[in-house]
Amino acid sequence: MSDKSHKQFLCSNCEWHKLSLLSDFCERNVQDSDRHRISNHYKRNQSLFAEGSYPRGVFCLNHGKVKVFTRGDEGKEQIIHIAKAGEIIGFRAMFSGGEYKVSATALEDCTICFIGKEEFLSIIDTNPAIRNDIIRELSKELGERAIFITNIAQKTVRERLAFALTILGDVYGEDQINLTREDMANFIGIATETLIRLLKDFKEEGLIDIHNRKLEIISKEKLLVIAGK
Amino acid sequence: MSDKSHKQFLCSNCEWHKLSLLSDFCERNVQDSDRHRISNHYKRNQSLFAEGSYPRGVFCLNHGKVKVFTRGDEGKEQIIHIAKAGEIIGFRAMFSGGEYKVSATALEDCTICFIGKEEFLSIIDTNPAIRNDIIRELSKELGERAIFITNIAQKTVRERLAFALTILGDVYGEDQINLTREDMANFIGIATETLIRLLKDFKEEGLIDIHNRKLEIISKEKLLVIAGK
DNA sequence: CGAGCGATTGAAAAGACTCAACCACCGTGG
DNA sequence: CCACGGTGGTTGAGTCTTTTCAATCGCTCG
Repeated sequence: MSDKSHKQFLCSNCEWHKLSLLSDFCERNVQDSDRHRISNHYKRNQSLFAEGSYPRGVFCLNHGKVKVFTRGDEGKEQIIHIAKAGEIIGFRAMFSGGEYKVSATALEDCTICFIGKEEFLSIIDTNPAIRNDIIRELSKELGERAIFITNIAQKTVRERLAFALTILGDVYGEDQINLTREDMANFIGIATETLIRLLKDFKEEGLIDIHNRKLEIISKEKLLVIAGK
Repeated sequence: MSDKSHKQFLCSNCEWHKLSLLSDFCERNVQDSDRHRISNHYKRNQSLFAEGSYPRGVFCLNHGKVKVFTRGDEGKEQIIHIAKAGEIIGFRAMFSGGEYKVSATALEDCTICFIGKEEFLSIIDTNPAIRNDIIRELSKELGERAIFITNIAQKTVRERLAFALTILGDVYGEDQINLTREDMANFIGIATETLIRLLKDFKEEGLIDIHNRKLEIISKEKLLVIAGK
């Protein structure tokens, strides 16, 4: 909590300005959205919000990666989504009314802006077009999540790992994939040891490279073949 | 296709009128929404729409149950949701823009009204409040789906079955649960044979009763204990 | 009566997990 | 500068849950 550092920030200076869900609003109401924001620094493993608490606003990810997860009975994390810069995090709970159903934690050092509930809702109220964007976004995620469920229920761990690696490749873009083995295993829904053994296989098969703990994808095509469909 | 029978129908006469997502609209614009609808009969196993096709409207379920599912690599179904009377089906794809990501098929003989795309969208355009309802509904489902993922990834099949039975109990309400063993297995994400063996266990433990192929839940409480969290 | 689908049972195989130990790296403090 | 502790990574062996395969049963329908 106390190790956040604050900085003044302008939405229109944000490199993700035009990509985010709120861009439509920002374009039309620059004066309003350009009130100075406070960007917070979050250290690796610092929590944005936790399952069960109540939302006070949304988080706009300016830099870094954030994991969104739920916990099973024994407290084991299941990572549902890994958010990258430009994404808005934690707005679903604000609409569904109740508490957060998921938790969010910084995977690496992050810069994140906070938009309070009242402001966020008033942004939406004054700009109906955003509402459509939100519906579209939610619908899309719902479809993706259906596929996620099917994968986890029917594919072997080898297939799931291959599939997950292609997703992680997209999330990390130019960068090498930098996740602890445990986080990666919790994303795929398998045991850490199993993950490590399979990564070794994939490396020997020339599908990926491993430097230190970081992964680089060599052949996304072959991974997709293994993943199936 | 050809075995549907048609019947004139009034929304305001529909017993689900006030419960559905569109109720708000219906209340305020009775004259409009009360244009005579065509209610179709769907026989068991008849498809409402299939993954990959493009939406032409939404389905309003008046009577019966419908399974919503995706197919994995080998064509095996993964049932994502079982819809009951009063629910509106297939509106997500209309917002996300593209094709259906899921399929929907009648689990039993159903009566279903169809609302064309243009009409549905105009209903929404003329009534902003509905948009909020939709956002709330989508957000809620997204949260539920996160829990579904965690369950399927972390719980044993026994725990998952217990949990699924409580859900099915809610869906079927007063009625006994009436699903083929295969559909039930595809909902839980396990093999049919495993399901049958576990059902036998549950029956011997006095948690459920089995008549013919129909299930009756005896102790939802005990099932929830087994399911955990 | 025979075909066929869904339900059931049994036995064997396999995929993945758990447990336990060990390693490697890194920052800290003496 | 080095010993120490801690975290995260790796490996091996054994276990076990769940699946797969094969066969049988029972009911319904033409």
